[in-house]
Amino acid sequence: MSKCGRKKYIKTNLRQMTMEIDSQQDGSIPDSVAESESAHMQMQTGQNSIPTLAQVATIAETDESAESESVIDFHKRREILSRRPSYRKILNELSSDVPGVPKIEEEKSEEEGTSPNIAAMAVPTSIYQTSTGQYNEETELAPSHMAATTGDMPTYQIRAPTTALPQGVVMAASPGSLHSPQQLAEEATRKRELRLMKNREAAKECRRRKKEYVKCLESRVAVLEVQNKKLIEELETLKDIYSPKTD
DNA sequence: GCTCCGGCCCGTCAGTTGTA
DNA sequence: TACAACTGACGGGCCGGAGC
Repeated sequence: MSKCGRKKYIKTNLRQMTMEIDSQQDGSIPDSVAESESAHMQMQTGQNSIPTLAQVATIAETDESAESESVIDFHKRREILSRRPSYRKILNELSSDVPGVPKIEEEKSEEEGTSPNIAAMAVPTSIYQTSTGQYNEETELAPSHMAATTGDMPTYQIRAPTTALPQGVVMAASPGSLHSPQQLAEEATRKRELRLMKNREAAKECRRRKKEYVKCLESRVAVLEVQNKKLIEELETLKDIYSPKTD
């Protein structure tokens, strides 16, 4: 097995384990459904060509059923396995429930101002000028001064770049002025590059939020474990005090 | 030194969700 | 409803540690 194939195999199994744990915890998704869904999605998209034994069994079982039923089931499963809210949302909800949990800040515009204490991380800025206006492609991530209040878990503010049209400026022609196929192709390429650039940044942001979310969960676990331990000790103490003496 | 393995990060694609 | 934002999944590269 190649390295990537192995990685994929591990990731697939991890995902399945996670789904099984989730279903055991809340009981909302039966194992068979989760497995079937996972396996089916993978087979349909041609991804993850190495299904687990459970997946193989489920696929075989499912394929025997009527075609129409499987379509209906598929849609039902899609509804059950609806996407969870974004990490920003989850973490913000957590922060509102539990004091001390840092918030992932919403994007702030330049007009709202940023803290003078913020030392912006050096991020190259490139701005695309399009027919519809200016896109600020790369934002600057700055550790927020709020981090000082929340201990070791920094929050970040997303700042708009302050400079106007630095390196990497691409001037796009307005769609109305495009006539030749070459110009159309160039415009399509520009649009694609713009989309990729945005998605690249979005992926970075998403990963950063995910890390923050995981850190937040880990810290919550630590706090709750301590709390649990204290409660158990307290319970034992109370038992000692109030239990009738048998001798 | 070489190979294998596992972890981490990145860019991209595809699908979902939010919103104007 | 179109579009932007978000995110899971994938493939690939890099790096450090372990075993040989």
